[in-house]
Amino acid sequence: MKDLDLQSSTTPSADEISAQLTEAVHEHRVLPGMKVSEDEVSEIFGVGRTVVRQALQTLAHEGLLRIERNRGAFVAKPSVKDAREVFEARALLEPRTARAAAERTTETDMALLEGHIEQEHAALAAGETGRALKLSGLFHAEIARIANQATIEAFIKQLVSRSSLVIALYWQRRSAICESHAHHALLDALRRQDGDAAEDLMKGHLLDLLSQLDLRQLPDQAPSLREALKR
Amino acid sequence: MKDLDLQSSTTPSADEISAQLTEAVHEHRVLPGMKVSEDEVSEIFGVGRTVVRQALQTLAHEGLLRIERNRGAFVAKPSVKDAREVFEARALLEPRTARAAAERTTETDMALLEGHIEQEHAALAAGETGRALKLSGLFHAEIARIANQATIEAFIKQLVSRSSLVIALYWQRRSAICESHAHHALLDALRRQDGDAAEDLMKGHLLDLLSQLDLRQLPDQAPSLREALKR
DNA sequence: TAGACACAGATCGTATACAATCTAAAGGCA
DNA sequence: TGCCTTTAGATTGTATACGATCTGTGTCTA
Repeated sequence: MKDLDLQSSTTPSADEISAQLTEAVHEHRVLPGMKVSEDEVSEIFGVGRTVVRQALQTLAHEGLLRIERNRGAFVAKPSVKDAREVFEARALLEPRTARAAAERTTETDMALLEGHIEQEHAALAAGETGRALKLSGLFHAEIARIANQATIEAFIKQLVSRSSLVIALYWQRRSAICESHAHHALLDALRRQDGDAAEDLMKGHLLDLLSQLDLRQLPDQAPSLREALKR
Repeated sequence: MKDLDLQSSTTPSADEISAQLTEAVHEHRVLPGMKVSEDEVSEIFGVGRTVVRQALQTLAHEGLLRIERNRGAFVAKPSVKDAREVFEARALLEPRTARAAAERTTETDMALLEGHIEQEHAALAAGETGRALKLSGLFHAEIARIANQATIEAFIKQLVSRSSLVIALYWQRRSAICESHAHHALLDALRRQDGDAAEDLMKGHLLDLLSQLDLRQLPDQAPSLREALKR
């Protein structure tokens, strides 16, 4: 829980705190199983514990944190089952949403997505895999926004967040270059307003991501010795 | 915000409070636009405002409440767009989940669902439309549970909750007898482990529900005179 | 030395006090 | 009378104090 972003000069709100914590998780600067102490966060951001608690509750509702009574908040560690469920939910939501997006894309949207992909590529080239991962997630959420489906967008954002945790736990490193290509192909389909292609590409992309996870291992691979030997 | 369920003798937790409020919304005893004052809830349940705030935050995250800064919490009033989005999301999630459920149903599950339908029928016969509506929602969530998809189940529960609000706002009363039949047909499909039928039936059922809403009207139909004339 | 018990420190849970903000009514002015 | 300003009341936002619970350490005894 060290080295988070510097906050703005004014005292941050609960939403700003939860946003920064979310970003830290997305960038894998904060990893599954880590303890997120109320006092620590309150000291870092210079606010009372009341506000911190609000932020932590929000993150718990989104499935990023797990709050254990009288013990504190910990970054969630999705089980293998959780991991599968996340990608099954994404498989139901995202392909059809990508189709809808293709049929509604505007010039402005395209420019925005292009910017995203460019940044993602740059981050990957610079070795900032964390930042690349976060941008990759934003790309998926952005498609739901383009489809004009705020409700589904909120769900996808949650699923993307949990996917970050899943990737942190189950990613097998041997395959590296994957994202950029798939996102580029999707962008092309959107540009052509080709709904069929967009739906298929998204479906394939998600299957690809899933196939690059190693979901055979037990979920109790512990980030610390203490965690490993507990109970 | 009167006449909620009597709470248990011990002081209730935040989860219990949010559960009771949720039930009240599901049964249309608490309607969209209503104010949910912290002091009022804290007095009703005999707990401090801290706990009440936790409960209200939970409900806000689920989309049942809308918290306006320095003004308080109000039961959400989904716009026409929100209403459409809710049913589009359900259309993506539920049919495929019903298929999965059909392929996994056990004896125990069937008995549980039969009990649900029976109670729903009884409530409808007794004129307790609120209770019937709540049970109807539970039926949908139960199917996700049978499909062994906890993540999707959580999403469906949220969507069912919002559907209750949508129904309270946009339901046109002329069509009355609908639920029981569709749920019965679904139950049959599950019993036969007929995934195709279950998926189709669920899809049709959701379209049916949507078609029975009147989504032409403006969303600003006010529940109180004061609301109507404000700003 | 090993086990059990007890105690101290730290962390979280809840209530409450006080400040900030909004709402609405009362008063003044044109 | 009608409109703007002021002021009192109510409600929410935040911090903090206090109590409950858990974790880990130290001590006592067999």
